[in-house]
Amino acid sequence: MATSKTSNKQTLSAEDWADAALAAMADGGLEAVAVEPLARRLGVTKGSFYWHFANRDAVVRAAIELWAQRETDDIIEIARKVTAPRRRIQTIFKLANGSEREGRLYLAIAAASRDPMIGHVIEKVSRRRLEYLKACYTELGLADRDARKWATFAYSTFLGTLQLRRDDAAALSSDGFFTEYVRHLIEMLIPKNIGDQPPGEPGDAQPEEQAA
Amino acid sequence: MATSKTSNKQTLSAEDWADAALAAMADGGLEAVAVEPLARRLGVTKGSFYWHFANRDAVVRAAIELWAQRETDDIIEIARKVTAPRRRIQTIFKLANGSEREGRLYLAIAAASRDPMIGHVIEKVSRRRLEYLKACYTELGLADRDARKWATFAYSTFLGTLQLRRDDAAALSSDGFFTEYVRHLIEMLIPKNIGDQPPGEPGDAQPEEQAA
DNA sequence: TACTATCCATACGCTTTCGTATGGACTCAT
DNA sequence: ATGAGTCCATACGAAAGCGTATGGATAGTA
Repeated sequence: MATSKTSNKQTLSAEDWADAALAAMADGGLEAVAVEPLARRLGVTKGSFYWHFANRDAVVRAAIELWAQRETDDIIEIARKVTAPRRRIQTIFKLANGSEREGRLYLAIAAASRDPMIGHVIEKVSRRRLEYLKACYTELGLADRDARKWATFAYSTFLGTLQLRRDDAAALSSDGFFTEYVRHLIEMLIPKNIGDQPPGEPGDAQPEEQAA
Repeated sequence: MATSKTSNKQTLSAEDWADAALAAMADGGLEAVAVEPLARRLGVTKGSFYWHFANRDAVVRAAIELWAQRETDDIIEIARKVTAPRRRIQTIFKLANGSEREGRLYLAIAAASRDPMIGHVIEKVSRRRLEYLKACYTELGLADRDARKWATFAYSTFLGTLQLRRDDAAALSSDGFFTEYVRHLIEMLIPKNIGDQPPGEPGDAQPEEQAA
């Protein structure tokens, strides 16, 4: 959260436009990133846009690169503080399932991965996440290939939960099913009888769960 | 596969247009369904289109309803022949991970679920799949709420694998990892020590795995 | 004050797409 | 073979988006 959204400074920056583009993508997909609608949303006209960017592609590129950078910094940086690998994986899952907007944003960007530019960024983000997860499982005591399997398994389930949440919200939201479901995920996606202390899990920084 | 793709009859049907729309969506997303490009692809002009449909929305609606119907009939109908629940779930997973085109098509349609029309169909399909899966797990001997958890778990993983396959193909395709991964999924997504005969699993119609 | 750089407004042409209107070609039954 | 029905071609207007050109406004600086 670097910049304020309803900025009251009288001149816009390129990042303001990129932020607006991300917002448009989050609820409207890539096609919703059009310069005149964006300008209306920001209370200016096209003249401003073409001052900051050469063309529409440029702001799309800036937006997803901004997204990729924030995405990388935020999630992984928080989890890195948790030293115990088992609890770190749990933390990742709770964080990953936290933000509704981030999920929609990922799906919107990934849906546009036909564009080679976007496809490349999505692939980079996926690789990075998978590698990080794999490292967590390795630290848990798994062999290389097993760690890859578990990481892929966990990440696929995460992506699918994201998607299911959008495609059929009722499937997850009813009564207290979602939290019960997440508990089930955490239990199933971490191999038992391996690595560090299974029950109890003494002392570790336990970050608060952020709001949905 | 009801109709031939390069149909050599000299007059088009509405379903021909719907098929072409699905093909366009599979590699281009919903936005790629535009009547003039579709007409060019079919070797005719707009005049034909507006004979069969009132407007663009109509062909989109027809296409996704055609998709939903085929999707429902095909996958579930094949699995229904397998009587043993454990093996049936295995069969579903192998079939579901089979077709590349179907996966891209689902992702393309789901990405457009902001459109209430499409959102409704996607939700219906998701519900149907989840209910079917849940019934399989119930038949395996799970209690109602557990069956729901396992079904949701399995379906999310399926969806996520679909998406990961598109977002980072290398993550799954290298050497023999994918088949190994699918085996791992099948093992992890079916609870052990419950219901029917765990190892061996005698007699049942075992459909051939279809090509990727 | 005058000059300059920064940021935005306005007006224009171009392209794509939607949708309509209208007419032509082809088939088939009477 | 003639009229009706079916299917498609062509031409048109309207809207939305992209990108350019050019000028106006504001702030800082000499």
